[in-house]
Amino acid sequence: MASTGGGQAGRPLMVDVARLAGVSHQTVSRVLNDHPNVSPETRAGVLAAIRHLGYRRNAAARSLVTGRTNVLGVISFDTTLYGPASMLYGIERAARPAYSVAIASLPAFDRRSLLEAVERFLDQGVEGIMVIAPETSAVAALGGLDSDIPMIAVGCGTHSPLASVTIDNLGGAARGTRHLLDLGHRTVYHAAGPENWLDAQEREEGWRTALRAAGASEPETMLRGDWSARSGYEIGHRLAGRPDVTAVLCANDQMALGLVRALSERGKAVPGEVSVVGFDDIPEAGFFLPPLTTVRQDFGELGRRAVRLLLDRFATDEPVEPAFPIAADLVVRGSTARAPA
Amino acid sequence: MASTGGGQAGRPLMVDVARLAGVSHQTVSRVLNDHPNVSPETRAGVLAAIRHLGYRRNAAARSLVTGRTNVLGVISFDTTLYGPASMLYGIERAARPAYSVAIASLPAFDRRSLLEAVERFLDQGVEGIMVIAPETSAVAALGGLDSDIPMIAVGCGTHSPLASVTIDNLGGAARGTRHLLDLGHRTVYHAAGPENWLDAQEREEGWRTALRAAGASEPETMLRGDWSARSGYEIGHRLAGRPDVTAVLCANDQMALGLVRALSERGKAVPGEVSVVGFDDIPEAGFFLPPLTTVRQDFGELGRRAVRLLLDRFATDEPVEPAFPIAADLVVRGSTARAPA
DNA sequence: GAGGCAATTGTTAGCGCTAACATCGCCCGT
DNA sequence: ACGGGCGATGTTAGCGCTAACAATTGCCTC
Repeated sequence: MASTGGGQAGRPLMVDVARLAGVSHQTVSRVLNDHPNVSPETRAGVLAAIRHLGYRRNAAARSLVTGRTNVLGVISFDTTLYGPASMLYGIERAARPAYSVAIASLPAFDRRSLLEAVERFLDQGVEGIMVIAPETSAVAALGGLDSDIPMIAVGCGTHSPLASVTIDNLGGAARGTRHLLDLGHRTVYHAAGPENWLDAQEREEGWRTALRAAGASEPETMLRGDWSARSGYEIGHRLAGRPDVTAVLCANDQMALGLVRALSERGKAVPGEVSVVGFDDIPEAGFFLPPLTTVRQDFGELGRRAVRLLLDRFATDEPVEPAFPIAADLVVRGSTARAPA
Repeated sequence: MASTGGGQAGRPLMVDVARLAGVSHQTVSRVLNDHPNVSPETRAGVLAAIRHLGYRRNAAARSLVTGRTNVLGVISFDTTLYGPASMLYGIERAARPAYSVAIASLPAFDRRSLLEAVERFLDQGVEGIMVIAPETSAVAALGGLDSDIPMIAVGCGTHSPLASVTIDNLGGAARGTRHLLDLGHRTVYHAAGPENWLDAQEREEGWRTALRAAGASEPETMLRGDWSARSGYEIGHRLAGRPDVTAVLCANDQMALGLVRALSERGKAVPGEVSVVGFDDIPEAGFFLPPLTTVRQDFGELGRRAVRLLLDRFATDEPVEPAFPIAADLVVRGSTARAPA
């Protein structure tokens, strides 16, 4: 095993390719990095040698000398939820082929696990971090830490201390609310999401704004769930007894599903007696009973914008002016109808 | 900028830590790698210096010399689907803290994009690859390629050419079918998944086996969907007209959702006239109308086993005997009832 | 036809770390 | 009191690659 570096057994090295092609290893490197001054014949010869040997660059050696890893880290809470899963998907698609994406799922949303995840990524040498962490506390925690690498928040509302990309929760919720108001409902109840989630807060705010703008009174009872169908189900049961409830805006589609189920268990017809609007437009929403009217989010676009934003941060350190949020459009299906007379 | 390597400006180096702690860089390395022969005081001093400087090892340099990257690659088709998303989640959780996980989502399931993803991972230097690719063609493609690194299939049925970890689709489907038969239904229809998906094939096989075992006749019409609620909806409409249809086993919960919707549109009561069983037990399944009886898969366990299997492959190259599949249990809810008399 | 310049290729020196070997001091038994 | 051995630390040599510089060639200009 002399230092002449023969790759008889193990993986071939650049020097092996060089020897086979009859050039220096540096020329091989030039070919691989698309340097301009390599003659076509040489390039062809090197390429042939590479193919012949099945040569593959050692990524570690490469990053060691270039100082770049071409890896982006994505931290997410629960990639099983449709929203985060879709964002992740969008991000990965957008990052390719320049970057590959490493993931870290948080077991919980406390500051500690968040920092742990960031640490892991930093140790791994990722070039940038995206956080799909729509919880206020988590986002606040992010604000505190300063890594040397760029970090952005995805879908974390507009109040994030980090540069962020977000959906227009306000506008979407307002649109949903207005739709119900336009159908003649006196007011609209809101089955809100968890208090400490930014998206939930913004949707709530959008709902409240729309109510005020229309001069409708805001229901006193605050109904709060946790995104799950179960929580929507519980809210549904609380609401079922009240005859004044004719319209409900839900913080997401799962909650709407649970709510509709509870309502129907209690003999309340949807949309006959109560109209329901969801949020997200998960793929199944159109097949609920009744098909759910909901607010659609474009997660793919969100992912693309997130990657673009992060890449921008590589170039400049200036605080980016917050890009306008991505529109969330109303999709009218069968769960909403004119208010009963 | 001499080679003495002072880190006044940029990130601190190991040698900076060493200088501050008054030891050699190798001792710092020993501390970081938990080598036994370091005195407690020295260790404490080094640790203090590390904290003081905010030192972080360069992962590239480390991998270059150790030959290890501690990265696992996961290739998946559509991480937006509940199944793949859950597996991914389980894998990431199980891989930590020894490995970090890089992902690649395939835009399509052809051989080319699959190979491309593998190439990318190989270039990146991952130590092992997991494929969540439950399509026959994809799995077949995998069989062809030989990478130097271990590669396993996750949730790809038992007929995979690769070592694989899988859910007991056969048993699960059989259990669901038997449940319906036990309720007095003469036979059970099957809304199958896509023909070229291994899980779909196995579920179909399990259904058929259970039917045969019970001496029930197999319906002639083959109903095939694509996992989506929409396809279930279409199948539901095809089935709604037939009075002999009293029980349907669906290939997944989404299809069950669509099917129930179609049935109810056509005035068929579930479970009064038709009993329906799903597969997966997605979180919303319990809140469908009616709550869905379904077959639960333990994706977390699947992820853990997948990681364990891959780690085993690092140790030995021997073909692993296929581990028995993970049990899929029936969860009885409200969408199934005794056959109408 | 000599000087010069550009295009192409080769040579050298690290990137920051760990493994192997070398060294030092200290405790032990006798 | 003295040598053997071991625990703690330092020194050296790369890991495989790219960037900077050096060298060679051919071609053009005056």
